[in-house]
Amino acid sequence: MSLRPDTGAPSGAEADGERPVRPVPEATVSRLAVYLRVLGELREQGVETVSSEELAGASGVNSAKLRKDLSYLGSYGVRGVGYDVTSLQGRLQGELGMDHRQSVGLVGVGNLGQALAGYAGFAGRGFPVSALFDVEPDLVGIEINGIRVRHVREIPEVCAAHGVTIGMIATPGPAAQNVCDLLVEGGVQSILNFAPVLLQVPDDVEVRKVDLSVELQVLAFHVARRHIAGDVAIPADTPDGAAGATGETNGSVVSPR
Amino acid sequence: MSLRPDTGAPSGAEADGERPVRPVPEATVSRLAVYLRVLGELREQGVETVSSEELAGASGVNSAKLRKDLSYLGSYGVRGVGYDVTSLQGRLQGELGMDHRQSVGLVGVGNLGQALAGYAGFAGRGFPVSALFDVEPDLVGIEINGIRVRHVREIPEVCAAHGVTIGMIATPGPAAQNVCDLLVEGGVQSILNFAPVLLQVPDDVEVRKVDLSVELQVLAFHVARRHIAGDVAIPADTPDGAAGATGETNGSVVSPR
DNA sequence: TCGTGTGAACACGTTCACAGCC
DNA sequence: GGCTGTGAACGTGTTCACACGA
Repeated sequence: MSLRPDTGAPSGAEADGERPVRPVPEATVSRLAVYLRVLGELREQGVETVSSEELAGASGVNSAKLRKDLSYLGSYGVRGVGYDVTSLQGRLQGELGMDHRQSVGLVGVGNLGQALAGYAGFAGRGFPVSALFDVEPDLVGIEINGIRVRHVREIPEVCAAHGVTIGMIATPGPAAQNVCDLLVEGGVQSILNFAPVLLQVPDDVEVRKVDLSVELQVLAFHVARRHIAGDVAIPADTPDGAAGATGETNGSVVSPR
Repeated sequence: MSLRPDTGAPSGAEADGERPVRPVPEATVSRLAVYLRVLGELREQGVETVSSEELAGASGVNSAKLRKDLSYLGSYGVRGVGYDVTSLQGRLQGELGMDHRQSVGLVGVGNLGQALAGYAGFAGRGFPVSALFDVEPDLVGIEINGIRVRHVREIPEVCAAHGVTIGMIATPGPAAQNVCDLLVEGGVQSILNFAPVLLQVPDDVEVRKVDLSVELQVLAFHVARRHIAGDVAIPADTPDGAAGATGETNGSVVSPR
């Protein structure tokens, strides 16, 4: 990997001092992850150079935002040309911590947990699940993807030993806080929480929450909004020959542009 | 601009045609869903009245934000007292579209899909999964939770017939766009997408994306940042040591936030 | 010429602090 | 006194538009 390919960095190389933390906005970080995936796809297709317009389009953002996002990492593009796919990919990987070894510990191998444990996208993207935990006697001891499920009480020890950097909590709500405490005890400072509860953690621990029923409710809100706003105002475009709908259901089918 | 949210009539405020401005900010909507869950828990505990301070604390936000959020719905609190749990719950349910019948169609009953299909939280929160789809011959025809898995090609017909309001896509990436088109054809205007691809949809269709590897990468970013900031703080002193009774709040690493 | 990089304008979201009502 | 509801201040994030370099 090539870090700091050249020059003394125009706007602030961090030597090693009291240089304040990098000013990468939180909102930008999430998008960098998206760009990184798209870059991977582009490279597989053999694309060597990409413009901000193209990369932005493929990532679902506008090009100004993309350029601004990348500008926080320094100048890695070439004016009049675009970005070199490979080197930009490397730069993003570095920024997103992919040059460290990441290792995921997953707690709760029930319904959702087993799906997460088997999700190929994690290992494929550099986040191998390396430890599994549960309390259920039927589950403790079994192997999933070659990894043995251990008892929750072993979390601190195993996480420390395996160097787990990220904990994922996929337990029922009531168990989540206890599990969280054990992860923190094991030195885990980043947690992805699927349980529908608010976790209490020390200040130096980062928690992100994925709340599926919140997502659904936001969508339901928009459903309701449309019913009020749209009502009779069904979009103009020809309904076209959609499958026979039941009468009442307003099949406001709109043909894609 | 103008257009006051206006504390108009509780039901059916303005019903006139064009409504260019969104009265309730997007960021607020997500939080309303959280408040709603917490209110449900409070009611189960027999709590009848709650202050903004308490409700905010239980929801993980500060009280000013909560009051501002609720103010978009009108005045439902009592000064000097707080909010009536039951009536606020009812108000939020209405605002979030829970007085309409919601019905979820889930496409892709593989690893993740089966977990989602079996997730009790959905039905329990008013989002029953009422249709399942896949292409895999081994899966089409089986029953999950009493619902038969149908072939993807039946999506338009079945969604229209069942009045599916929300589609969930849990297929592999390459299949997602096609599935999405079928959902739209069936009249579905709200989609929750778990596939790591950018969906192309008409303007009147709302898509929310849950991207687990993005979540992990954001966490990884913070891991890396801590390593830079905290420097020597992470490396566990000889793991050899006893299962150290770590204080819960180890104040060792201080991130300069 | 073309596309990046970036200050400046703008829009959105959060926090403050206090008026108003119980 | 206590707590809600809300304008105004503030901060964060997004978009614009153009100078600059290949």
